[in-house]
Amino acid sequence: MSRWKPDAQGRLMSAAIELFDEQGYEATTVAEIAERAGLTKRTFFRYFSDKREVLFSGSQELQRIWLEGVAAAPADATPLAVVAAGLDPVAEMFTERHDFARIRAGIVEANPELQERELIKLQNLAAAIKAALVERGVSMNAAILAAQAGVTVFHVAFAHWVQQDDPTAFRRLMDESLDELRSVTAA
Amino acid sequence: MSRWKPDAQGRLMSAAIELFDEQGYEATTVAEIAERAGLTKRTFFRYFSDKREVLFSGSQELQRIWLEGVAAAPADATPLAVVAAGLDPVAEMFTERHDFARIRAGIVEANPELQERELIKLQNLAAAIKAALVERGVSMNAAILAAQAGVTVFHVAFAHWVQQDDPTAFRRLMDESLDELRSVTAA
DNA sequence: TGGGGTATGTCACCTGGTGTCATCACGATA
DNA sequence: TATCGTGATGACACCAGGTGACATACCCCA
Repeated sequence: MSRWKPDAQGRLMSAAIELFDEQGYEATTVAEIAERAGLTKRTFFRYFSDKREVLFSGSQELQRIWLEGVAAAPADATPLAVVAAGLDPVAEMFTERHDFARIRAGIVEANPELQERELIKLQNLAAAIKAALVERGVSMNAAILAAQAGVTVFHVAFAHWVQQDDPTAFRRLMDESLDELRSVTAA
Repeated sequence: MSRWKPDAQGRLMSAAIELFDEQGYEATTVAEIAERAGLTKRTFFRYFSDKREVLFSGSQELQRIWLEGVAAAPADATPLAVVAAGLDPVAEMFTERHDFARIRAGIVEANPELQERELIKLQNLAAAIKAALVERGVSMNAAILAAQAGVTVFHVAFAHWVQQDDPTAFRRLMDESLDELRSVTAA
């Protein structure tokens, strides 16, 4: 028997999402979350830089998976096709987590603070994709806009996906969003 | 002589930007800002919902001006052309404020909290433009993506504009950004 | 002249977030 | 077995952002 119960970070994340769902994000204090996880407020802030961050551990994995897809794209693909190559593995990653995503999306939607954090995570994701494109030889401006376009497509499709019932629809929704973007920007 | 010095809000904004520029955003307390403006902390929060908001009063005017441009677009314009119709007056509005924009951009760039706020302001702007497009009869999905594309173009061009010296370059930079987006999304 | 409205000040309070030090189990080493 | 170092946690004090409640002082208008 080890000295502490295992997976302190996971316990904090579970306790947080439960409490946010039960009584709202603002009405939940960090001390409450820590208490439910059997820890203290100070320990919460050793795992998460701030209260919001406890809902955003997934963004790192999203970025990793998307970048893997980008790296696997054929060398002669257009910049946007390279970005879109990340959408397949991303859709796969999310399909198994539809229920969780819906609960979480409800919490985020009700709190502007959390939306801000979500947006900057997406911005960071776009910056990482942009860097990968530049690494592949794409020009800076094309890389910025292709990466941003891809993230926008993802974001729009994600918003639709959590609002409906079919967990497997994500890939199709992203394609529809991508087509709509192409059609809208066609001269 | 009235009881209070006039333009409390303007004094708070000036004091804030001076202090942020002199000693950094985080190192500046709300009490300091209020003191320099000859007011109290409590009064600061009567004018601004939080510390960051003192740097974002311009976003409302940006939105107003952009929407005026959108409203003036010809009835038969494509959705993206409607959105782009806002760029002319927007460029004009910013041209006179290049110096201020650069100082402010430096402060924002150094502080993730402020970048988050900037992103959600842009998101709100996109939502307002989307609503105007829907009002004109554009479909929901096209409206979302056209509005988001336009705001992205603005954002990218703005980042370039504050990094260089010619205040009049904004319109051209937005056109270049828009062309780049068109070229990147062309099937 | 008095009363209501409005902008501000005062004060107490909560919560997010941090610095600092103490504690305690575990493994390595002798 | 004794000791030492290390890493995760607890305890505690503190600061700053943010809010609620009430007081105050001027202005305008009846």
